[in-house]
Amino acid sequence: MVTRERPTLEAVARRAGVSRATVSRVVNGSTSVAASIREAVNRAVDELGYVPNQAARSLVTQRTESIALILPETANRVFSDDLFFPAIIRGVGGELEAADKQLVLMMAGSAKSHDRVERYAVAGHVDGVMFASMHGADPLPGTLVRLGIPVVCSGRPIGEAAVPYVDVDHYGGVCSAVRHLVASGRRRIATIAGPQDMVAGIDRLAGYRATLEEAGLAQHVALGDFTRESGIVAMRSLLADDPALDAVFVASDMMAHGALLALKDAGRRVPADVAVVGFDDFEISRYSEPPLTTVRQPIVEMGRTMARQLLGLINGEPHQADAVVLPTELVIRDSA
Amino acid sequence: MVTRERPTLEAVARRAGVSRATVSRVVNGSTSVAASIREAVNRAVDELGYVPNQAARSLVTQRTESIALILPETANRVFSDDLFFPAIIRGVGGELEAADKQLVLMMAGSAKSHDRVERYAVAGHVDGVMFASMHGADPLPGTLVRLGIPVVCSGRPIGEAAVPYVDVDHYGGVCSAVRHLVASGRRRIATIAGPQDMVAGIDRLAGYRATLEEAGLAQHVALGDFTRESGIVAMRSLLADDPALDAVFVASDMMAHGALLALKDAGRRVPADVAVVGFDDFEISRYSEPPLTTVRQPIVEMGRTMARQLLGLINGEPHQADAVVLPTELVIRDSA
DNA sequence: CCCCTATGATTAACCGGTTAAGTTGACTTC
DNA sequence: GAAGTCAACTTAACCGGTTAATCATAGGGG
Repeated sequence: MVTRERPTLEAVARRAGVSRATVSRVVNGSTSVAASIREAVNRAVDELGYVPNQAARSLVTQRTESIALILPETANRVFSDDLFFPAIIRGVGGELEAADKQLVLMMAGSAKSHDRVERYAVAGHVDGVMFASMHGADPLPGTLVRLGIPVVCSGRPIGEAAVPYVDVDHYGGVCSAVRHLVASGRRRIATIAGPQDMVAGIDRLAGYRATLEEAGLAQHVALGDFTRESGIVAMRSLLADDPALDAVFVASDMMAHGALLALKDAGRRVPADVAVVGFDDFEISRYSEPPLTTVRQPIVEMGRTMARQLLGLINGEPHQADAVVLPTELVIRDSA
Repeated sequence: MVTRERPTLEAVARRAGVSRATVSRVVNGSTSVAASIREAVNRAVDELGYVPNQAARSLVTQRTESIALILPETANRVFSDDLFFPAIIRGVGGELEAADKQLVLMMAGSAKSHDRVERYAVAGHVDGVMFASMHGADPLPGTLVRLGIPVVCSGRPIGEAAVPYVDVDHYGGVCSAVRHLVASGRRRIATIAGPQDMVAGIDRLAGYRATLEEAGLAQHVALGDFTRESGIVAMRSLLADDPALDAVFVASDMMAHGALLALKDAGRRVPADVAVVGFDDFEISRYSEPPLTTVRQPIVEMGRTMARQLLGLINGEPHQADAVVLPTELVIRDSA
């Protein structure tokens, strides 16, 4: 290990024959530095390979140029089967990269890590915090807001009113999906709903209920937790309850996949016997058997928007919307 | 926004009637502080809600308690279809969380961001750097090592000899997979190889070639880039070249999926007409049609190991292995 | 020719911690 | 009881930047 001493501002200043303050100004691209001096300083910076010490800079500017993304699951659960978080990261990452900010990823599954997140944010290690879709009525976002830390949530937070968020139009998307089923003549339309402690789960179920009510049809609900495995289980239970069902709206693509497997297992043809509609439009659904009709939600765009909103908040830009709701869209393939 | 002023060490010290140094000692759990004083300080800390300022602390300790994970793709490409990076993040995240370190995620696709990563690491914003599987002979890891920054790569780096890494036994895994095909009577065994600028691509192809040579069989190679789409294209081209092939070893599960689709499209039954073996053992492969025989690589464990190695390096622990190679294992399902 | 202003550099205070060195006082020890 | 020891605390220097306040110098106006 070489551990060459990193040059400091002081060293650069000596070499360029000017004061620290002047070097600082040049480094930060300030105006009002004579061209000749600026050039001398830049030369010294290059020769010494000077890179500003971020800790020192943060200490005085009170800025860290980095931003936390909180994933409300333990590291073990996140990413296991799920394509949602990766897509969010993709959107957020791209936007932050463009803004030259760093992305700090934190898993906040346990109560312990929950505390850790709070301390971390409060310690001023990040300029702002984003929450990926949360479970239940998590008090953390509200707490941070009250401490004056910029926060944006993905998914309308339950309970907390004062936290800015970005979400998609779950309700509208589900309605158009279920109406599509009704319009194609299906009459025994069940649903596999998502977890009811998440807005995504709640709103999608609400959309199903409202649309069936409107159509005067009976409701059949099974619950899942967005995983493929839970989709299999739920589909089996729905078939047991009503062997004659002719359609199912599934609140996530992963669960819809499970449903397809269970239907095949039960000897049902899709869509001839049972029509299936999912929600997400993951890449994988274009290749399922049959290709899945589903409600597309723009997850990457959601990540991007979250990041943009947060950056706006951090930069104190006025006119920040408290809530942004992105549109969803029914993508019709073969399963319904 | 409340922006309540955060209390400083100074404030706590005043409140507790002691000096800053003493508070610092208590906060950092040092011994040699009288119990009564310690208690008074802790009370003051609680009352004021004091949280140490990380920037100030880093400035003097030269430690940031955070670690970078570099993904060598742009944000757009990472995560698009791939389950590798999520799994790595899962492993790394869990391990770092246990060590109370933060994870900073960086995408280093473009040359610009490449530079950004270097500056970031050199600026001392992280205590160490991990690289997820790299393309080509990237000089960055070597550069950082030479600058005295702890580095660990996932995947044996090409060219650079001096960089510690964690990898899996690609070669051994492929050999057992291809031997399995040979043993089950297959004689026209093709392969869909991965990108040849990555060790994973190179080593897996080498394993295929060596085993076929050993068995005295002809080699048929098509190239892909680990994506499903490329698997479809490659499989089609292999079938065009040799319509009578009876097996294919595919260097990634994603591509294997594509191959399954292409085979089905071409009217081949799997495994009756053509046996297929993949590499990865993603969750998804348990549910493919038919379930995929594949070489399991412990990706999450790889992430964990990387993190552990890096933490060891950072803590200056002796006897750090320069290279760790994790075992792979053939998982036999229905496709071969 | 003198004063005023603008421009551009420097000085020095400060950010909020850590820690080496110094001080204090109680307790041994002979 | 003086000297020495040790534990426990305080003092003060330092980490490496930013920036308000200050100062020097040249140019312009009357």
